[in-house]
Amino acid sequence: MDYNFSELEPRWQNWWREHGVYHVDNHSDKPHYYVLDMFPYPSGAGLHVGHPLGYIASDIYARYKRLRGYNVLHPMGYDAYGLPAEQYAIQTGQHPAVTTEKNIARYREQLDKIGFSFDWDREVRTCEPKYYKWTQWTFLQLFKHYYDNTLQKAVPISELEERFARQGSEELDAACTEVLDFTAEEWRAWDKVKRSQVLMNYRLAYLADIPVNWCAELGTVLANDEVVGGLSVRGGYPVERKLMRQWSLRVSAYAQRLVDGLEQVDWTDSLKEIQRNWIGRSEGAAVWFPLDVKSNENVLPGAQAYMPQFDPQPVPSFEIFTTRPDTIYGVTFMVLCPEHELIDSITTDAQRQQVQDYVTWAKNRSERERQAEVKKVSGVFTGAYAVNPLTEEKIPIWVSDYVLAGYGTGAIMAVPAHDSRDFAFARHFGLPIRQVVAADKDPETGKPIVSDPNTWSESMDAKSGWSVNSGQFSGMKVKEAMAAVIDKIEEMGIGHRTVNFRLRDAIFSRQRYWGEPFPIYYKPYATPIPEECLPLELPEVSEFKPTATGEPPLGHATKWAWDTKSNTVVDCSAIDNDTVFPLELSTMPGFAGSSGYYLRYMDPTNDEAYFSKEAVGYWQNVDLYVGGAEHGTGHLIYARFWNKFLFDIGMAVKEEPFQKLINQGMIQGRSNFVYRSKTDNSLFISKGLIKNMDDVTPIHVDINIVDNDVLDIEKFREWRPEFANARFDMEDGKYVCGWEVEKMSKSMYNVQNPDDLVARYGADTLRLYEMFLGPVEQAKPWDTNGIEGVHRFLKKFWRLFESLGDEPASKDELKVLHQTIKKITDDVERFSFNTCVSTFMICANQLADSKCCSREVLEPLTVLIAPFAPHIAEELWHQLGHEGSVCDAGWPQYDPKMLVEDTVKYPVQFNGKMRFTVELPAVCTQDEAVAAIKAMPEGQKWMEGKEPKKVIFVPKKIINIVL
RNA sequence: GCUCUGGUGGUGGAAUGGUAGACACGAGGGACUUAAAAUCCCUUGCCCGCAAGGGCGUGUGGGUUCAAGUCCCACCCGGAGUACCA
Repeated sequence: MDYNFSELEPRWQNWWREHGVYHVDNHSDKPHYYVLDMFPYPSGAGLHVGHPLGYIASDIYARYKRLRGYNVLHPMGYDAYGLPAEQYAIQTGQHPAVTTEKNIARYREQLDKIGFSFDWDREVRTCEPKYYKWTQWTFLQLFKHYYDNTLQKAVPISELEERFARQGSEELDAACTEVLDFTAEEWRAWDKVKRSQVLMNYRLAYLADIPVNWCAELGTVLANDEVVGGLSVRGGYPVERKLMRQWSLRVSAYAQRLVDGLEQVDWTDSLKEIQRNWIGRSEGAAVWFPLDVKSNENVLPGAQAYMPQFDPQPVPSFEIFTTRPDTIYGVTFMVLCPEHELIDSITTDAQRQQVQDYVTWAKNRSERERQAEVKKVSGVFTGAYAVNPLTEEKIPIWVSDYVLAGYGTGAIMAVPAHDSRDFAFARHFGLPIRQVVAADKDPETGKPIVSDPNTWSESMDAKSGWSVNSGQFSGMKVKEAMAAVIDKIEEMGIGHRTVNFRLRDAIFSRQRYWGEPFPIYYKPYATPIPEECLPLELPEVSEFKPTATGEPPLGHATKWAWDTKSNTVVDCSAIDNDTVFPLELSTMPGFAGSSGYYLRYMDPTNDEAYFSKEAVGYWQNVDLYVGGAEHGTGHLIYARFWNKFLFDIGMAVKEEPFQKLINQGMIQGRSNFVYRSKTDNSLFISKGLIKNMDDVTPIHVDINIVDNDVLDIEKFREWRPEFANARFDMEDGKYVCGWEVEKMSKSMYNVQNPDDLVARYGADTLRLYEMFLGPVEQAKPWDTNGIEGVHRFLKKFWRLFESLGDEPASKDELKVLHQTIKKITDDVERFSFNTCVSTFMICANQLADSKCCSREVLEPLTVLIAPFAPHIAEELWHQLGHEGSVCDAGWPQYDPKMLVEDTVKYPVQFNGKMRFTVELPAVCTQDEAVAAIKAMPEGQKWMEGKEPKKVIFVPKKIINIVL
């Protein structure tokens, strides 16, 4: 009987479904293991071969763990809310729910064909009310908590209210939008509206006027990770900075813990590095620079707000942040960002017009312009001066947009000699440059080498060398000087050690329809609907575009108001701002639903809770997470934040959600080209016959009509009408196409659909081939050129069973088996699935050579291959007479004794040069080996009259004799 | 610019510091067949040689070691992330 994959695979897929083979319980005596894939966004295009790569790898590992006796949770679901479905809805008027449903059905059909071991009883869809109920619930918990920096955790906001009533803001160290200062009396005197404003300043989910990434084309705001180079990631539309009232998540409160947590997880260094860079922790000092009051009569009381709280200074001052406090003697000017509050009050009358013009210009510049012209220096002098607190020098204050409002304090001390941006600025405006760090010391005098910085072509930014021209700190190493200067500053009471993060809070509102509604109404301050009323379901709207007044699409909903009497959603016409209030019109962003989905899989049908204590207590967290590295600054940050918060409030039991993470490499497309002659429009020249590439035009050709780079000429003529009369210059009767690695995309005709390959070769071949392509982590172009080889292997494997018998295996056959078991076990453990496939091939070749047909050998082999090629394994397992699934067979163990060879061929080297090979007993000592070599004719020839000075004996590897 | 990766035959890729190129594709040759498909066998890093054999080889140049694709230093070239973050 032939290997009939197209009959056998659907049959076993049905059998698995009917027998609930992949159903997982939350109760088991077995150890638990949780294998998770990043769930897909079901797009209209369906799956391409890149998607299953990670799913196949995780499926292999999940099946392996199960065979090793673990209770394995391996779920799948859909990230179903998002922009593309909505864009499509706007264009076609189709409800996003309808298209999403259709796409999900298509995805499911494709996934089922590949034979995954997902427990579909646990499927989640982020757009379903029973799921997003818990997204909304988590949002409300974030709204109801603040972050206490002293305790380093989230605390209920009710405790903050009690605290304010007791002692005001005194001694409070909490994550907040701005530092507030008030007494208990003041708090008690405030009304509900004022109090809600104050509390909003501390909530972990908060509403604030913040500069956002506004994308006019998409009609929505975007998070930082959704914008690259001033353009939206989705669509590539321009994005501008705009001040808007938006919901945000106070992710920044967790910045330190997000950095620290990276130490505890088993991720690749590169991904950890991506996250560290994104969080951008930098240590340095906050320093107060007093204004030079004498030189500027315009210093107004407004500047008083900048007085340091810890030490009332007699003069107004402002705060800067620096990572190089050691260079404070090199400050020759100060720079404020154009948005800085102090600008108005310090600018002198003479400079006022210029400063105002500059600030206006800077504000109107688009984000893209600003980023594109980074190298262009611009700025203006305010006319005001500050005083360097250590040198008491008078230093000019400038305004420039190279200082950003969102980082640090929006003000810097400029040290042009040791910062490249300050250097460029100083050069451009002719400001003085002063060297305060020397890179080297003169080897003779031992003195640091200084030179005239005005002759430098670039600044000396390295944090190494020795301080010079720095008063009492001169001569110190840079690292020492940093510490010493901060100590001095703290002693003087004009600053302190501090840490700054680049990570910003995540903007959480989207002016879109297809997302989770906020469970918030306005009376007029933001108020949550009662938790027992969740989920607040997404209303129907007449259209999906923004309203005429520019409100989000939910503005079209007629029934979108909250009745506080009945606690139900009622018609907007009922709004009386007394008992019926308007509901929030924005929806949540895509990352809301995907931030906590892994927890929901543990207990997906629970209506009482996000997940039960028992479920999370059993499964703990994800043991293995497989997905693309492109989520490094988005999903993987949000999910960790989400989980840490849930940990703080006692929901999650592990602080980190994903213990081990493997990034599958991106699969690029491999495009094929035909070459059309420039002189004859219907003539196509085979690649090898082209003399000069300038004579031909390369044209993308559908990879589905090309096989091993050979064009199917008939199909090509049918492909497009203009090629119907094509003629070909062929080599050896074939038309050979060119190829190139490009992004997989429809327009390049290089999209490979997994269904076609399953139909042609079977799911098992596809699975093995995707693994055989190379290491899972590595990016690689898709290329079907080798798939035949893998398919041939499966046919060969199948044939091994044709003469199956019960006779005992030979010693050599057993050796092959046990070596294979060991190699496969080791390689699966280290996720080296490509070498596993090779090992199977070697094993099959050896057994075919020895005509092995012993059950003793073939039965364990069937189990070994089951994670990789489950269909054929299941079929053969049943042919071997078993009733149950091969999934529960138990992983075969190897016998270490079977791995030992009787004899081993050692390469023998003299003085490092390979001279000959000697066969020795596998188990022997160094002395025995040398004696055996001496006894051989070749050995005598080399050792004649000499005694070895040194012998390096590496058992089973090599013997190296130094004469 | 900074950070992280990687650089091995015609191709994808193997190699706990120990015979580099496993395994597969492609290519060439052969067997079986009326023929094709399928299957099987041989050759296939480069150079010299009829051969036996010898020489050279893991981006480049140094170093450590009895021994380096692997470890260390410098440089060159790809890929990814990030970008006025003080």
